[in-house]
Amino acid sequence: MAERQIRVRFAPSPTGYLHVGGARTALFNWLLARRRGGVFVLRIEDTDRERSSEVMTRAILDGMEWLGLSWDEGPFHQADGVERHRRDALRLLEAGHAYRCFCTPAELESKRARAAGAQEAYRYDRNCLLRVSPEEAERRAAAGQPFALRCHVPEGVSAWEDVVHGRIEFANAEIEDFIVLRSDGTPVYNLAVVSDDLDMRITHVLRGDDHISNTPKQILLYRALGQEPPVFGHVPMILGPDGKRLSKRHGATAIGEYREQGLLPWALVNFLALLGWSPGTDEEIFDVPELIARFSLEGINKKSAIFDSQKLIWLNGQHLTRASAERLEPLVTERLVAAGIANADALRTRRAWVHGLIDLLKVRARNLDDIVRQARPYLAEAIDYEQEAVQKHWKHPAQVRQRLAALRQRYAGLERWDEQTLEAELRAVADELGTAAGKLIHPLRVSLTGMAVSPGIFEVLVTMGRELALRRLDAALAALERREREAPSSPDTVVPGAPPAA
RNA sequence: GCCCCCAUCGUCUAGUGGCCCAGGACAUCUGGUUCUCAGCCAGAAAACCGGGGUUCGAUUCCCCGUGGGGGUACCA
Repeated sequence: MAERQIRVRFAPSPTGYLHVGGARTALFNWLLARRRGGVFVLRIEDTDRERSSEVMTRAILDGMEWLGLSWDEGPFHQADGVERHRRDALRLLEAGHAYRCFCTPAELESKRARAAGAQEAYRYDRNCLLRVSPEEAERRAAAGQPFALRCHVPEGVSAWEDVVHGRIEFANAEIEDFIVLRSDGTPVYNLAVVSDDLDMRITHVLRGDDHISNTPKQILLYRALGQEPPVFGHVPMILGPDGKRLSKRHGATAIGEYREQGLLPWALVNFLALLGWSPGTDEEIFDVPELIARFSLEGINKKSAIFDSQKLIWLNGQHLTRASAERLEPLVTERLVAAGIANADALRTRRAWVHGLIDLLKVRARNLDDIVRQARPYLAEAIDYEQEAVQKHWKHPAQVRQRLAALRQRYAGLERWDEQTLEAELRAVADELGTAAGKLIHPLRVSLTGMAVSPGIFEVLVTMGRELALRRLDAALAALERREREAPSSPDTVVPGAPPAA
């Protein structure tokens, strides 16, 4: 029972970075291959030498690798197949499915302009098929007159059963005799694609909606070459928030930008998979292996989708919360080092502690930079106090300093340094001071982290460790003293319990 | 202009003739919980583009509009 192994491909043209639309197409192909035990081929369509570049090719490969979309064959370069493309074009000519066209681009352009002026649809008038005999064409070619090769489109309809749209058909009368080989001997896209897909024995072509109108032409070419076309599936496009085609002005569209922003590759994969595909249930958070297990062609939507970056950010936060510290460690470490907050060796020597820190911070982070930002107080010696935090919780420097000094003294004398002890002690101090625990907790948070938000204060204390915590407290006390001097008139004279001045 | 594709809350979507006066998620807004934030819990507001058919019955099927998108190259 030789059920043919599925072979799919992703064929980006290196004229730009890997963008979300391309990445999603690549993902669907990859998912299908992985799901069905097939082969995923990567082919760079660099036939357009003018606009293609090595740099972009590299960027696309990097993006694929980062997303984890590994290819089984390739990367192949379409430009390497030019000889074969040409041979296929010649086969078409010999078989009578193509003919030589001696019309010059300038002539064609003027005909097109005339048609446009008359509000008419322009289609090639078959001048060289109808008014140039095969013999004459032969002669002119031999004489060296340049010619392009055009596919002779037969009458009838070209249709196919699209795996996402169902049956789609085009009347061949709508399709002009398109050029397959330029007068300089280079192949045109549609021919090159068909030739390559045939050569690579591609069984399923999953690509963007924008290729629908190329499909009938390609089917014509398959047939003209005596081959059966593959299965086609046209996935909907991804649009910007305004419903227009996604472009730079919509913000980040290149995959690399999301990497820089500290997104998790598997979160982006999850998000992209859900854009245009649905598992048919209410579940939304999937790891890559689950995606492979669940993916199916039937779940692909017909409607184009708008890229909602807010949901992407939320999803990333979900994956961050669920990911193990083990898995996050290399990603976080890299950024911590890049930010100059810690050095790699130091982090390596206390991995268990680092893991604890990551587990502590990942819950309230939505991207890796959130973790890095929050991690600073635990790793660096000095911290900055955020303006807002200071204004809110260090409003009355003298009073705060007095309270924190009391706390510091008690903490310094502690035998144990665990959450229970630390909390009990703080509450005791608050009691003795005749104030609410919060009046101690918030200023303490500012003292330790410089921020108004952090994990539970006692967890912070424990993770930070006694020495560093006490040093921070000392630094805070000094800072508070400076503040008192700078603002001597600030209301330290406030009666305890009185509402703070606005 | 012509051809093609598409059409459920602001957004992503479930729904395949009755279970739907339409379910989930993001975002928004309430309230609760904790030392802050995140979270979590409870709740609110929010959609079947319009018109014709078909049918006992249409979000679901058909047609026509409308709207959006794509294509219309010796680009890919």
